[in-house]
Amino acid sequence: MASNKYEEIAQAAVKLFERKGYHATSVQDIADEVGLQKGSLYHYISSKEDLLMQLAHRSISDFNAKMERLLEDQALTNRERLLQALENHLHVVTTHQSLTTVLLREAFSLKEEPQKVIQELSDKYLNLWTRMLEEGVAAGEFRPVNARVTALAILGSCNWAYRWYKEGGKLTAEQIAGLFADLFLDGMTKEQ
Amino acid sequence: MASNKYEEIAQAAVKLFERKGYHATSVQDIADEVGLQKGSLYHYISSKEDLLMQLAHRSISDFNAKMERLLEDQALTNRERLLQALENHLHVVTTHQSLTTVLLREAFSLKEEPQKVIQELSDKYLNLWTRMLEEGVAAGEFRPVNARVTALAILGSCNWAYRWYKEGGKLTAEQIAGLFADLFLDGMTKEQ
Amino acid sequence: MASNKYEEIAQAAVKLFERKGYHATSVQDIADEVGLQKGSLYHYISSKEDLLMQLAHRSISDFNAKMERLLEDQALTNRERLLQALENHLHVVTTHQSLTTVLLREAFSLKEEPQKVIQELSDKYLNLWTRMLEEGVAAGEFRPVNARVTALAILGSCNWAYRWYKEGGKLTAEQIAGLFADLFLDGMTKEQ
Amino acid sequence: MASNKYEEIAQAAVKLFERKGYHATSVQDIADEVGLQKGSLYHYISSKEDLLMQLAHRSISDFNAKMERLLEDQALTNRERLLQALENHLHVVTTHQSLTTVLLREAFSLKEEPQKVIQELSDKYLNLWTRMLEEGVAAGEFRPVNARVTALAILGSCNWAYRWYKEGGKLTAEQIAGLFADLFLDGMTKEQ
DNA sequence: GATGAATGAGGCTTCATTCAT
DNA sequence: GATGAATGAAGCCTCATTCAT
Repeated sequence: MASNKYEEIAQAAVKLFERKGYHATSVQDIADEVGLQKGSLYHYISSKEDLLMQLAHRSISDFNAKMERLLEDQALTNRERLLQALENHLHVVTTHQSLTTVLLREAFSLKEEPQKVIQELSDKYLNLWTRMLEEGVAAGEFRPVNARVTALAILGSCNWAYRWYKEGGKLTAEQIAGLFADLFLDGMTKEQ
Repeated sequence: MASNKYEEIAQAAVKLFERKGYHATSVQDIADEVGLQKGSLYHYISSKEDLLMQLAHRSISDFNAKMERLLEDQALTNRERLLQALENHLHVVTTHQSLTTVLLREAFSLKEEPQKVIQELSDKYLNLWTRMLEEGVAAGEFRPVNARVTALAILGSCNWAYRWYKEGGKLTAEQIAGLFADLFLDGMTKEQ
Repeated sequence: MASNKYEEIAQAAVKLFERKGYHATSVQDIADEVGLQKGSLYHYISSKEDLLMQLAHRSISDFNAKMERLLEDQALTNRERLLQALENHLHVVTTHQSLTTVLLREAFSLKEEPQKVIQELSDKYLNLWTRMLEEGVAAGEFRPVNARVTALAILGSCNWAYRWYKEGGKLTAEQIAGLFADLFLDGMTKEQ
Repeated sequence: MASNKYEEIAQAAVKLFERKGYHATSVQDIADEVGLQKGSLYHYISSKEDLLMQLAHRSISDFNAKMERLLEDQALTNRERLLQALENHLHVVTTHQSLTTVLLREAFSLKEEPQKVIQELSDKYLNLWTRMLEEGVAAGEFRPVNARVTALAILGSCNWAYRWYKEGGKLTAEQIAGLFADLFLDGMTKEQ
């Protein structure tokens, strides 16, 4: 499974879905990109929608996997863990920007059932973040914030980067994570 | 212009674009919703894409207008102004959630030219926020943050709400704005 | 309903389905036949399969209607009624030979659900025949035959005509019905 | 030729063609059924259509062979011969119901040339029946019926059974043949 | 203003068949 | 003999838009 050709197709699709969007990308476009006939694609994919589904799944699973690994690391303080989580998330967003775009912008084009699957994995990811913040509160490291809303705020910030991050720009993912960590941990207010 | 009928059509389109997405919404769907025949719609709109364009334009203009008015108010401290800006933004997102969805999720379906128009208005909005933060820094109220990245972080948080805010849920837009203000101004770190 | 155009399309489809079969007939073929674009057909039909369904339905309904009317006529002896029924059936088969062909040869291409509908109407037709024969037996006009099997035999004979009857051939439908009536009523055996 | 594998394929095809029809059965379906890859089938068959052709040929040849053998038997009266012919035909229809279905329902999907071959064999079969009836008439055993039309009537009755006969139902092929013989020889009319 | 027929382009998918390995 | 990748043609259907009435 995951033959080279399938991987080629997946990459081509990611690239095209990012550039033109799922609907504006035709199966013909993808076939052209990998140098196959339209019909030949169907040796590798079962449908255009399934291809989108696989990509979205791949993306959200990536986020979840990284987050789960992080939460298992008992050696970290909650501040450290938050910084790590931000770095992880932004690292994925920026190094797999196309794939993240597919997840965040195009997955809505999935039909109800597959969309629900993605939604559930996304909810799970949110829950991991929420739990992390709750633990920080419980440990006395964080103020008693509304963990879920705070997680949504942070994830919103980080996800938004799929729209504005430019590879080769002034800031690396790590630097952005640092700025975000400062912001979310210490706020903008100048100490007097 | 802006006849009653056009407004009806616009509202129907917003509703449908939110529910099914721009591509999955057919001109027939919109016609059905307003009780006209497909062909009759074209007395009011010039194209489906133009309808989307108008809606996105309406949405981003709303954000901009509110922000410009706010920045003109000289009586406010920068903290106050930030809180207001958050409230404004979240108020628009939550009370015009469908329209915001059209702007944030569907406007990408516009072709290059119209999309550039929307993008420029969005950039302008970002610039207004950036300026506001810079002024807070200059006034010594805010730490010397990277204003643009911070603005992107805040806007990401706020925009994300179009996806998760539920009308009639536990929190009002004002309460969310309050939580966000606390977060962005003072951070999560517990004072020792 | 039943606009002229729809009727044109239906007739074209009957003709083509008879000549080439349902599967070998493309929507393009039908469109060509009526002088429309492929896509334009869909103003009149909801799908190619539905068109087939309508035609099959039309055909079997025709058979049923004629038979029901006949069974209501109390003035006839059962012999007379049998002759009438044969004439009716063969009249339909021969004057609507194309449509009958669609019913008897092509309706199998329908998917399960629509096919069941047609099957039920066909079963009903068989039941009408069976009842007619039973009444002839009860009235003492017919031998105590197995009414259902006899009905199947007679209908098999009559239906088969869709394959061999040639318009303008030696025998009219009425003459064939006469020969069939002789056969089924009196048999081939020569009286000694 | 006629390797075991070909026979397996033929049987699979008969089964599938009966269940789903020729067009709705893909070469892949057949391959799946025999546990081969699509491409491997072509070591055994030259085309899907040829497979259909072989099956139809096999079926009609079977009918013809049985009928020819019967007509050579000089010891039988024509009544006996008719009963035998009915038994033979119905025996084939009921014990090879799938194959008969392929002949009677699917062979129409053949292209012109191969279809003509089958048609000629079918015509030949009809001629054998016609001759048999004519001999019965000549021998004074049968009334002076129109032999060809009578043969068509009888064959229609018998062929129709491919649609309604259920294995394990109330009647065996022999019993049906008996009922049919009574019907065609003596008719339904009750002797007074 | 409203209709609804018509367009024409394009979209996704299926499939029998071939062929190099 | 068997595989499975690849072809290329064809199929059904959708849809934004136009236009005569």
